[in-house]
Amino acid sequence: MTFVMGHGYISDYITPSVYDGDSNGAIKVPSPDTLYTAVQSEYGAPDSEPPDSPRSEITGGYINGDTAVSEGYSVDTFFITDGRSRRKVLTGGRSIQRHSCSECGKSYATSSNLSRHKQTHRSLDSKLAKKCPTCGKVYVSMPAMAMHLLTHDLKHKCDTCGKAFSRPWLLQGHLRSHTGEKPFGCAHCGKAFADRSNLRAHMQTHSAFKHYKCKRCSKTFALKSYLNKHYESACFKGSVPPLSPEED
DNA sequence: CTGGGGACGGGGCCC
DNA sequence: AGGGCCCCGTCCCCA
Repeated sequence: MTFVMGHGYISDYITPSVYDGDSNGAIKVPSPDTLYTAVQSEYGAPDSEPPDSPRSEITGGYINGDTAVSEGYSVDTFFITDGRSRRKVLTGGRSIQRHSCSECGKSYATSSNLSRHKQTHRSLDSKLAKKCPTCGKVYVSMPAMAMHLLTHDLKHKCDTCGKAFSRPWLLQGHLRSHTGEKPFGCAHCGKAFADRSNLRAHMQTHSAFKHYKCKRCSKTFALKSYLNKHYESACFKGSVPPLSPEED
């Protein structure tokens, strides 16, 4: 397999084709390692490439505000059948001059990408800031602005129900609700999903460990959304969900 | 109330 | 610069 485990995204553990059982020992972490510990260890490996995007990283410990626990399901519990996870197919060690942002340290493959990223550090009152004519939202980064403008242009329309979307892949996902296609399968239980995010959430339900902990009552939840629901109902009914609740 | 799934949007990165 | 892909997150509904 030419698939290369990359930077700790969950997708790094999703194989690009039908799950083939045990054929790739390389993606198995030594038991009883888990998805999240694998993430952590990759980041921690001295010669591993740093994450190349600012996506959040689950770093170990409870997600109790900012940190997460490490324990869950092993990396071989995903399989994907649509062959869409191309991203991490790297050709023999892309080596690798990274371009790092002097302000935040994030690194990028090209200077052009770094230059785009640097726009995000402009202040909101920068002369270069632009306002969306439709909704008034202000952007300091032109790529982000361009992207945002697309969200007002719903040109991808479903032939079946007429619903329109701003992105082609949003339409693609929507179409699956008509066709019943479910290309994202859980290798743990076999359940299939039309949406990758939903598979990801599902995978968390297989986790033996609950990663999210209520700051007030210490009850734990497998998904952040469950914890949020808990904040909105049980534990903090009638009060504002805490930014920094009392621990005792 | 919690657990789980379906549908979807925004934004970031790479090519 | 634009398109494609992906991730994170949210909302809603139901059991």
